Amino acid sequence: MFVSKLRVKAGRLIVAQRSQKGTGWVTGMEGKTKNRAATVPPPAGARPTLKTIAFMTGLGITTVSRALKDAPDIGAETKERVRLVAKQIGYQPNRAGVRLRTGKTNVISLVLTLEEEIMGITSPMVVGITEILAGTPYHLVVTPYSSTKDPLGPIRYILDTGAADGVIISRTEPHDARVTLMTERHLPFVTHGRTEMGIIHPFHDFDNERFAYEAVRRLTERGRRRLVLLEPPPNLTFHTHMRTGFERGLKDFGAEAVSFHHVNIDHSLVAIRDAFEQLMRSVDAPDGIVSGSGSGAIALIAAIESAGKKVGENVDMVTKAPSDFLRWLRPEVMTMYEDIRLAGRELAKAVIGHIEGKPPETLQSLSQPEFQRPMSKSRKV
Amino acid sequence: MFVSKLRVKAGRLIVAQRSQKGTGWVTGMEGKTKNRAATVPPPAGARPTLKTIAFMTGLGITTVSRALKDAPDIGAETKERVRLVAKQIGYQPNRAGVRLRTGKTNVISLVLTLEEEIMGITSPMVVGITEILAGTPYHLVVTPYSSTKDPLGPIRYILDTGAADGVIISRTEPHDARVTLMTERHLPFVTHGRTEMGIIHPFHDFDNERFAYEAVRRLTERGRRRLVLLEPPPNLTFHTHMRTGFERGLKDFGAEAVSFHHVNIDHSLVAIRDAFEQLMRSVDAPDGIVSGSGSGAIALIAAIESAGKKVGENVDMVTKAPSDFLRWLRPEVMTMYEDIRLAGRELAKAVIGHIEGKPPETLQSLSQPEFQRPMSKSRKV
DNA sequence: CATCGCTACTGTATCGTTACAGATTTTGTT
DNA sequence: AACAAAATCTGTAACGATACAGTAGCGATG
Repeated sequence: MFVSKLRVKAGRLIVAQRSQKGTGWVTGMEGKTKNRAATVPPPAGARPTLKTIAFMTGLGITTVSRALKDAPDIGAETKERVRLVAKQIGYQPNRAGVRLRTGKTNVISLVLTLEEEIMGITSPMVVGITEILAGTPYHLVVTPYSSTKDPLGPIRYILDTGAADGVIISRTEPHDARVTLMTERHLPFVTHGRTEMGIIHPFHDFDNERFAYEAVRRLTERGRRRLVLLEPPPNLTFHTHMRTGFERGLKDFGAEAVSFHHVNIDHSLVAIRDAFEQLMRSVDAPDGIVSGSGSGAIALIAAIESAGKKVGENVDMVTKAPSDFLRWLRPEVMTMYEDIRLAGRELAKAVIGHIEGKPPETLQSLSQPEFQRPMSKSRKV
Repeated sequence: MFVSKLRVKAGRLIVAQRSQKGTGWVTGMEGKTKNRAATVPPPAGARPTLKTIAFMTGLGITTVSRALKDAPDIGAETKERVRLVAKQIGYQPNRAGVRLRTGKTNVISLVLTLEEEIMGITSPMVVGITEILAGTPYHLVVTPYSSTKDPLGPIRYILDTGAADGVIISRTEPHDARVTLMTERHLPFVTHGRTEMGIIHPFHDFDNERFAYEAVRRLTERGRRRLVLLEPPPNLTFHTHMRTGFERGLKDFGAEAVSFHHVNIDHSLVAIRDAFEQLMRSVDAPDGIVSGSGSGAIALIAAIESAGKKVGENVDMVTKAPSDFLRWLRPEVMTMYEDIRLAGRELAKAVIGHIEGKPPETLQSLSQPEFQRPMSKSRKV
């Protein structure tokens, strides 16, 4: 077998080298140097360390360390031997050791608000991130904060304690203090959403402008002319994006806006429904709706129905949707799929890229809304 | 001010003690012992360590360490001084240092299948867990695995690398190899769901038996007699729980079961819909449905409607629901709320309890289904 | 043949923390 | 006064890894 052949060969090599040098440290203890770890067999059953490999190969700990890093000053033969042994005994570097010595944590921190999670957007995002991290030494640590408090809190914590090599944040604002801080302090990060500060940094974003524009197109195609937008909260960057797309759509496709700014997608479903029901009952009632969030759409539908109207008849509606609930339950609502899992993957790739020193401008991506055909009402045969 | 007063007092105390001892090591360098860290000022701007506090207080590193741990062999006065300085300079123990020395990671690992996350159950769970961990030194690391592969994989990884102090697992089986392994190896854990192996271990579970029983009660109250259950996959423990509750309900409330075992809540929505549509079109069509999952319910509704029937008229339906989508979009469906966020909190408390050595039997909890009134169709006035 | 440079390998010190085994002073006992 | 015990404080070594400054051997160079 290939493996045993190589080991025998390796064994001979050890002997040859040692006898040439004449140090004889494989046999005796005369050296009594403290760090000569290789002379002491490792305790059985314990987790293998560099010391273990050093003992098994007859090499020094340093050599083993450098061999595994593919350092240029280690012989090709030796590297192979070390790698082989390491693999055989299932060596995995001790994270605490590395972290203490080098400061490298091998941790990516996902910073979340506890509040934004109502709609369960986190789930597929976490899955997407871990999909990418699975092939790397990185672990994903979830660091939450209460958005009612200081959003800089978790960032400061990470900076102060060196808790992570990279950070993923969302709910990005046009002038985002977190981005400023992390940039200044050279902490690699990526944002879910863009900023407008003139800082070039990694991001992934959904093309909300395009979404709103295409939504307006869909609605006007159905003859709708008085359109309303359930918008993101005004402090977030994509508020502007979505509004811009919406307004550009109105202009290009010839429709008018119905004002509706009392509530946004951050409000409770009940608040949205109440506000929208009032609008639907008024003389200003729109005939087309663009919903900036899937859960918001639910409240809007309820409002429409409470007002005695019906989606697909009195009004049409397009919504962003991170899952396909709505397609199943309300196929009359048009949906544009936002692939959060993909976002997670892109974000993970981007932070890692940033950590590895790739230029930020190469770590930016925008995902396009995917218009979904309404689900067939009956089963495929 | 209180603070400066105390510091002055502390300062005087140092002098007094040192002069009595006559070692004079505060002034000179004659000691030249290597670990006498306190004689060298810490680099400005660097993260404070025990050394920093040792320098500031004039104490030894060991003393500072022990003082912060409230060890019995440190004077009350000293402890207070150390604590004060530590707080002032914002000392936080270096995790890597602690972990390397003691093996304590201060990490809780949430082990997830990538696949189960379709329905987004993870989100509120993560939030619940982090709510509890926020008040502790623990971080939450998400460790995913592909359920198509070895579910023991992540557990072995954690055992081999000592990656976490405690583990949270879900999708628990009656005879769960993960539970056996972690118990044997004394790795603290908690399961979301119960086992049937005679091992007493921490768990949190939703009372699925009760849920199904109460669901049957609701349906029979509406005169339904031919009931069907969309059940969990047969390998998971709560499959039996739910079936038991269902069958007990049938007996107690006088109804009969319609067989439907081709699909379960793990199957795709399309598969569930197709199978159920077939049933609904057959002569065996049930008039009452219990759905073991919220997303499954969506597929069932679609199937019912495809078959030309209507929930609330031809059939009634009760479903478990982790959110209130259905209440908004299909108020005619009866829902029992499963509070996943609460589950997250309970699980976190239980692992920590286990880590701290509390007896497992005190770390078990069962949450009761919460029947929800149908949502009012119109706004509150 | 001394010396240089190169290749391949190695020991020491260090990151921050804690277990352990002292060390020193104070207090108590007889 | 002598000694033991208690109360406080301390240095050393170690956890596992790596940066750095070497060293040994060997062929090439002048």
